[in-house]
Amino acid sequence: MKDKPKYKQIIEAAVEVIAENGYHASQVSKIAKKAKVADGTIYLYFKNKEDILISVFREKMGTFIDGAKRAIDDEQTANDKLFKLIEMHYSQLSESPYLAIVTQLELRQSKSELRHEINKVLKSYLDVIDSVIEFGLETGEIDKKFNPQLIRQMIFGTLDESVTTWVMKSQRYQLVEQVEEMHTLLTKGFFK
Amino acid sequence: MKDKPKYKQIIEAAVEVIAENGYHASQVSKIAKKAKVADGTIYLYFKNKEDILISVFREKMGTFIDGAKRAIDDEQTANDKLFKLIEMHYSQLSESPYLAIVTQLELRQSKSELRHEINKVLKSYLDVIDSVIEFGLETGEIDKKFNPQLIRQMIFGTLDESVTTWVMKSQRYQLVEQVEEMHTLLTKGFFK
Amino acid sequence: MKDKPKYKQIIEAAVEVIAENGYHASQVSKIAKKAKVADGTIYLYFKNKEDILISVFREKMGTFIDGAKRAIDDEQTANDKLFKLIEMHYSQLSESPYLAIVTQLELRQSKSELRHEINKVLKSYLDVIDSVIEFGLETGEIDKKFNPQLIRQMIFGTLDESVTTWVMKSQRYQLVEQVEEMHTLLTKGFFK
Amino acid sequence: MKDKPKYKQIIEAAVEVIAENGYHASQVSKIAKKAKVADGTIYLYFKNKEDILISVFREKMGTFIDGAKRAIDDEQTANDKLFKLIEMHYSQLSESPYLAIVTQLELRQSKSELRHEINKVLKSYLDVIDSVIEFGLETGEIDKKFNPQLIRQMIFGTLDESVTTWVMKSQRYQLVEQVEEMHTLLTKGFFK
DNA sequence: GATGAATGAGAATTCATTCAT
DNA sequence: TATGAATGAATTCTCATTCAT
Repeated sequence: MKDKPKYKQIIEAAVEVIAENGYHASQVSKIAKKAKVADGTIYLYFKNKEDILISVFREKMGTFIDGAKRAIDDEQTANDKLFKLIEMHYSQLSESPYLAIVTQLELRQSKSELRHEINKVLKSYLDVIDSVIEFGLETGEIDKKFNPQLIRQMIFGTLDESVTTWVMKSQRYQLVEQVEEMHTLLTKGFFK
Repeated sequence: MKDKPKYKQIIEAAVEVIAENGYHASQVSKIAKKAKVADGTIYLYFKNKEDILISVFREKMGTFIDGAKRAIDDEQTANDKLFKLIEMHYSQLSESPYLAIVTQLELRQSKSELRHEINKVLKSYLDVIDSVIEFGLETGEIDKKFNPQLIRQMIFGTLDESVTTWVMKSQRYQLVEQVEEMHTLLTKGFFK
Repeated sequence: MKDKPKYKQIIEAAVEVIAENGYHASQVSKIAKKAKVADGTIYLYFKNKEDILISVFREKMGTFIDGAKRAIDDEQTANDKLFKLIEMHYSQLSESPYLAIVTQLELRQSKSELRHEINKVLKSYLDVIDSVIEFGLETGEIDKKFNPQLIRQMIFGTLDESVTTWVMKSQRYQLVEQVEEMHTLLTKGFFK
Repeated sequence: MKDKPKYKQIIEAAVEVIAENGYHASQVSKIAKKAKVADGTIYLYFKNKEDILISVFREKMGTFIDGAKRAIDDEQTANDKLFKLIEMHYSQLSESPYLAIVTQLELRQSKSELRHEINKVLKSYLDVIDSVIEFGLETGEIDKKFNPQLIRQMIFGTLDESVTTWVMKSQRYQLVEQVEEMHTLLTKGFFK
């Protein structure tokens, strides 16, 4: 009952409601009902509906990014850091099926203002990827001839697309089993 | 039906209206106005609003996919085919800035049902990518140890993310200049 | 069926709904129902709810003011003009009991923005009163020592208050029977 | 109850909040905040929001009416009594700019039920005016041919309208300077 | 007496779609 | 075919009031 329980209740309810009903069918009243609070209570903790959604993303991505950061800090090479990053990306989303649906499918349907806020949060994650690339450039593991931005686009694009595929296939296979192969594909390419 | 001039007028109007106003501010009446037809006329050519948007995607992606297919058919190696694929992906979207905005940003805001239909169309493009991978496996250019699905996710994810980045940066740089480097990154990876 | 019948239908319905239910209980849907149109139709003719109310006032006061103007134009002396003004003020409101309720009681409950618009319309009526005073000053009927603004406040305040009293007493007596006495009171005062 | 300090705090806070924010933006929570009490505390002293507003009017008008009564009691003629009445009406409102705004503009926006209660309070003031007229009829200063109700409507309507004009012109001129001229206008009329 | 977190009813407006002409 | 006026369902947010502490 401590530490603003209602705030967390509402956040968790929002994730579930969006995952179950889809972004466009997620009325405030539905979220309130699932959180077991009155509609008006929502507005004691959030400015408006958009604020709920941004907060969901911020809270959840915050944890996600922190997890990724901590994991790669433990590793000594860019190669290992990248491996860990892929592993964390897959494992964290695997463990929160609702969150995966929300981030990969539903929240992308939001209108521009909200998307803008979401992109800000996403930026922090891209920064983490950039830091791994930067590290690899320093250690010499990655060739300096490459544009780091393109490398990052490849890494994030690949991870994002593979998770989306997994979500759209109803999360029916084990994402984490792909870690090693994806790591090899990204670092070595697929041509002999 | 699809040969009628009004049908094409409406499709073209829809692309422009969505690119200029964003998905959520693209009312049927706006599309009708830009197409210079009455609101009701729209419904003589399309079942409903969703049908317009799917048709936009189908028509435009059809041309896009045909272009890609024709281009890779001319090449003899998987390596060259992939190079051409990347080049066509970038060049075709570069030449249709409106279309790029619509496919990369706006249409992704549509609700799940529409997204489902869009994914069907997208499937044809993924099939083209798959055919290149298939070809590479047959010629031995690509190692059989890799899961082709993962390779495809990497290729598509990378292309898609790089175009989205370019659109979000207001298309301020030349996408096609990245073709060669992206091709190297995908085929050889970025590790020494 | 000619000359924007829906517009007038809605205006008339609005007057009745406000008079019967009071300003605060006059929902758009109630007005639409009484006008026998769909809720959405209202918005083809009016920008928003406030616009309906302003239009009601403008339309009705327009007629009211025109009536007053035409009546005083026929008279040759300030004395007669004032008499006619009082007569028209009373008779026009007597003939439209709903309108009287709306202008004397309900519309005064509106919020500042709307009140502002209403005051603009009211200003035209005050101008008519001012023109009578002006005329009287020119003919010498009214002593130049008086501040015309104060005279106008006395005339309008008296008429307004007497109509409000009549409305609040449920319009149970004949307002027009007071014309002559009110005219005497205003012009000669009530002291011997 | 009415002697409790919190009661008076809330009344004073209400006047200020309404004058500063307008009737429609005067939430109970705002009044509570300005009165430095909790929202719930309000309901220990007042039945509901309407009760606050009526009490504001009752308390303030009580003082106002008492002032007027005392002033006219000192005078010996109806003429002097009326003069004093006008003077007190103007001076008391001049000295309480907030109160003037609240009574002339904001409280008139309240819904009919509240207006009804306000009118009851106002009735006491009209009684005071009536007593002056009565006195004048007895002394013979006022002609018995006039309907006293109409005289009262003229006096109150004129005073009320002139104060409203002054408030709407942002209280930029001296109301009390008009006392003498208004008195002349009311008693003698403005026709030669 | 005092608090303030929680409640939940209530209403304006948009826009895809229809159908009489 | 083509029109466009009319339809009406659907949802966020505010704020007076309560009541457990």
